[in-house]
Amino acid sequence: MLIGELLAKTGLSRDTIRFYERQGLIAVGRKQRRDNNYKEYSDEVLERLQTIKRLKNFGFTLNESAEVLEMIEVKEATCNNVSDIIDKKVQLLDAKIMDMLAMRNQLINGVKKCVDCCNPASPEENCPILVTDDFLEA
Amino acid sequence: MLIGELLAKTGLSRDTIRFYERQGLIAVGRKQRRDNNYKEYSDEVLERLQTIKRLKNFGFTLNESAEVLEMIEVKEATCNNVSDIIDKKVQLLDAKIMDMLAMRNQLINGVKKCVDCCNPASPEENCPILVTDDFLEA
DNA sequence: ATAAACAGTGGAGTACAGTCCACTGTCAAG
DNA sequence: CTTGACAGTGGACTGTACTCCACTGTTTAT
Repeated sequence: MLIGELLAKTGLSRDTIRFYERQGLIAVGRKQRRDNNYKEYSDEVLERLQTIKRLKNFGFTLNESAEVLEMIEVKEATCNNVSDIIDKKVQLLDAKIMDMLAMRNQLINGVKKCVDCCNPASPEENCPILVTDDFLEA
Repeated sequence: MLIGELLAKTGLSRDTIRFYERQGLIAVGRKQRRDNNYKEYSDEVLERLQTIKRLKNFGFTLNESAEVLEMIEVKEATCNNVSDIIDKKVQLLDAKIMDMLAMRNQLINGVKKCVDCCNPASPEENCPILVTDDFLEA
């Protein structure tokens, strides 16, 4: 199929597909060109793109997706291997979520401190949150 | 103070400070140069850098930090204003956290599906998670 | 015959926050 | 008097994932 069909089937943009091509995520050999130099994309390419989309949904980067595609190619994308990868991904995600929750707490603490000390005090001064690190330990 | 002292006091790198300078987050006027062209950093600059560090801890981008610094300069960094900004930040953060939790669920679902269907089946095949979107709705 | 729609290419730009490099100039100590 | 630490500058590069631009070539429809 030509790139237009690929766009329709994947929902990706022309530029995105071209970008993936430059990145080596998909490839069209010189022989797969039509006479007019148009690229003939195989079903395999379509599948690769759909796999990339799935992995993106999972939060995989393109580099990570490339690794999985490689695994598929060498028939190593077994359930065990894929599960392992996903488990690691979940752990990373958990760490990030923890980070964000911690940040959230800091913000909430900061706001509390800010309001506590300011409500009765002079409202024309800079908020104390900007000039102290106190709340970081609290 | 010279840049070396600033590094020591802020814990930032020379390049980072220079970067902030280029970004306009801090500035040294031509008059604040010493005779040998060395820059004389004021206490105000030091405070600005420390504020940036605090805001970074809160997850603010440099652009957002620039806005807060601007507020400080025009004496608008009151507790009310700062609280508002932080509240918005918390909401954004919450949205991101939700996204990540949703992603996490997808991953967990995927793995479950993967293991469910594979454990007894042929382990040499590509994991079904890579070829179906079923788990996205499940 | 000509215009629109499609295909190809190379290259630059975006956001974010630095980091690194290469080179020059200044100052203090041995 | 030279070496090392420190200061200044401009500019390129990193990673992530595109997106946009400009230009050319081909196919299809009117």
